[in-house]
Amino acid sequence: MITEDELKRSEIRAHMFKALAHPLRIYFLEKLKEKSWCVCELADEAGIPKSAASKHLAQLKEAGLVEDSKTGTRVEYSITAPCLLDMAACAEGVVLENRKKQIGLN
Amino acid sequence: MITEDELKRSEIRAHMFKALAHPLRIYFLEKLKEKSWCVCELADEAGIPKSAASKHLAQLKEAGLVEDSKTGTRVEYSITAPCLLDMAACAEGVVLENRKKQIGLN
DNA sequence: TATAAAGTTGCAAAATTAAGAAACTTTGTC
DNA sequence: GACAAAGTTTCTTAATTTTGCAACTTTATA
Repeated sequence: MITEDELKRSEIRAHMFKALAHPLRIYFLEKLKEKSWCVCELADEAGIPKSAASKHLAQLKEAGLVEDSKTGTRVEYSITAPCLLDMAACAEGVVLENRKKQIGLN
Repeated sequence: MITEDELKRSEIRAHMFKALAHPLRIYFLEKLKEKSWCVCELADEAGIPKSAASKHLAQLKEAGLVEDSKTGTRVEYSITAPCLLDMAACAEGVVLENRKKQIGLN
């Protein structure tokens, strides 16, 4: 039977993955792998209002995946954990394998 | 500006992370790292009805993170991608770092 | 054959999350 | 000081997810 501690632990991790569970947040992280970007640039790139971009970035930050630094009126976001790159690669692999498998079934 | 292809790509990846974005699904994956388990065992471990466990496992399977094999009336689930272990470790690191940072701020 | 055990699926209610618009801060500039 | 640019926050509505229960399928067994 699951303990309180195990549940709490799982919640914390799930919370981190929840931050990755949105197309635009994934897209932002991909962009941030190259270099840091400010909110308005990312909003423009994604074609969404600044308010939405700001909220998505806040989620990534809250999960510890990115960090920000203010310069004048701009807020630049950058990636924190380098292992996120490997994670993305793993995701890529899983997705490809899964696709192959599903095609095989049809 | 984001292209259709980039968006599609991000959606596919986000979909995979969505499968990880739930405490019980994380918990199930952790259990499956040790050995394979059947639905009813995992349901008992988590203290939830079989139907709920079945649905969570179906999500993990659909995302290509686990696979199943039937034996009699039992359906055993096991993990597919070994890199998921590294991913979990990365998640662990991010969570810990983030916690440190947040404590530092308070 | 009748029954039970293991899983899955469908449905409605409850809970979370996302999106858009408007208001509000803060910083820099004319 | 007035204005504009960059961000964040708030609020409401819309969309997704999660949950629990009941119904149903399949396989094993008395």
